[in-house]
Amino acid sequence: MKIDRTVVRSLALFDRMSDEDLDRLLTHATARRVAQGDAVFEQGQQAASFFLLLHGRLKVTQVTEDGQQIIVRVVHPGDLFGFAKALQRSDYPGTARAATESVILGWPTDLWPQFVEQNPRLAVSAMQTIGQRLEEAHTRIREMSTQEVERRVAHAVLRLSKQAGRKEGEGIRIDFPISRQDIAEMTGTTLHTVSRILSAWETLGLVQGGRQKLLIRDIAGLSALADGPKD
Amino acid sequence: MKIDRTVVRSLALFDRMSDEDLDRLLTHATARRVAQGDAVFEQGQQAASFFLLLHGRLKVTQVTEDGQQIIVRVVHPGDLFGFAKALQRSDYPGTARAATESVILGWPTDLWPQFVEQNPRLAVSAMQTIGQRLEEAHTRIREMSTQEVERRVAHAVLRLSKQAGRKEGEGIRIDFPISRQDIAEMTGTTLHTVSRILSAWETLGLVQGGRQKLLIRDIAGLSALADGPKD
DNA sequence: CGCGGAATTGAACATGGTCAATTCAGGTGG
DNA sequence: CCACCTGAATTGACCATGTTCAATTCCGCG
Repeated sequence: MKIDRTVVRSLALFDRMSDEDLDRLLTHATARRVAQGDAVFEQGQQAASFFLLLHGRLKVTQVTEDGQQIIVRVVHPGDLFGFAKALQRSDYPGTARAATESVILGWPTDLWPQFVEQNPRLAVSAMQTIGQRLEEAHTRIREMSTQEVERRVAHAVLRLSKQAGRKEGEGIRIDFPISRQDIAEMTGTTLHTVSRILSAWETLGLVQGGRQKLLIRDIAGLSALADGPKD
Repeated sequence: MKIDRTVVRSLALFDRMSDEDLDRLLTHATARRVAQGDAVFEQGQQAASFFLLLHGRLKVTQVTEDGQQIIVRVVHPGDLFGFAKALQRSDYPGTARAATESVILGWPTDLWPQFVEQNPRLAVSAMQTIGQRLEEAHTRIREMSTQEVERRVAHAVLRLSKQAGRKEGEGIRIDFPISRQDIAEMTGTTLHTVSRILSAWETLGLVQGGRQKLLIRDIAGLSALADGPKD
């Protein structure tokens, strides 16, 4: 299948790649539509491909041996994911599931080293991407270590609004279905606590909830909660 | 200063690099001795160099705006650190301090892109390194989200024993000075709690404490604590 | 209209944090 | 060599945050 280069041209990742190189890359790519709730790959599967999200939204989760689940990250359009092989592991460390109808591009992992060697700039890009993820992870660790739950939830919500916010009348709408449970798994708490917190915020007019929905009405107010103890 | 290539030849990072390339690399390197307690670089400083730890042990910490500190990771001999520039940031995200007398090799960050382009394999290596760190970070997040403090501490101690353990008579000695505070900062708890836990373990004969010292006497017992709820 | 997953909410409880008071180890200087 | 001083560690009492358990209610979809 031939994919038109204009579809991906705008992505930061391919910023400085020549049209020729880009075309060559795309010859080996396969586009795929993923229905809401379907998994692109599952934790533990052999990593046969790596992917790029073109449209939609994915949740990457990990399950512990004892069945507890956490959300590792949310994949946004333009993000690479399913890197496994590049990081010298043969299986996927997590499960990527479509939170909403999505479109992805996939390449066989075998091609990765080749791409990287042919195009060092891509390697640098990829490394920066991973570097950012590492920083995010450290931020999360720092927050979990030092902040109380309400602040962490505030941060998480603000982050979502930046990465997946769509302006909507009286506020910012999180642009994909997200449950309290999801937020709980992102912040390391329980859905009960998240529910209580969001209810409280709703009372204060900071957000407006709904079933798998979230509308932020007062960014400033939330930011205040997020970055400082009140005194 | 000329550094002999045999010093670094054994490191995994330079595994498949030719002697010539390695020598070229080392021409630009500067060796430096760091006294216990001294910082190699501080959080927020402009990232002028990246480093390789040859000998000793470093603790990388981050401080939050409100003064709370966490330990991001411990650097062991053979590890690259102070990558900042490679990850497209201009300042160091943390502080690297010698936990014990150490020897490091440093290169100007400007040389990084050049090295990578000349030697794609190094890029791949570096990426794998970062990938591993990312996984470690996720593991930590998973543990902090789902496990109670005692289990987390058990994991942390076991990890230390793997990475910095030296056999010693009746057990495994953690080979550098580490305080309860340090362990607390690695596991996201307080030194009080860590102290209580270690005291309890000492009573059970699992470990043997001391001022900035730790000796593990029963790996199996600790592992049991680490990976399963008792029932 | 009824079913099921999502959300809300209350009450009891527990883990682990906070505060505070000592003790201890070890390096420094008299 | 000992007395001192500092930072590390220990330990107890109290308390708060957030979890657990449980009971409903709500919403959207078939």
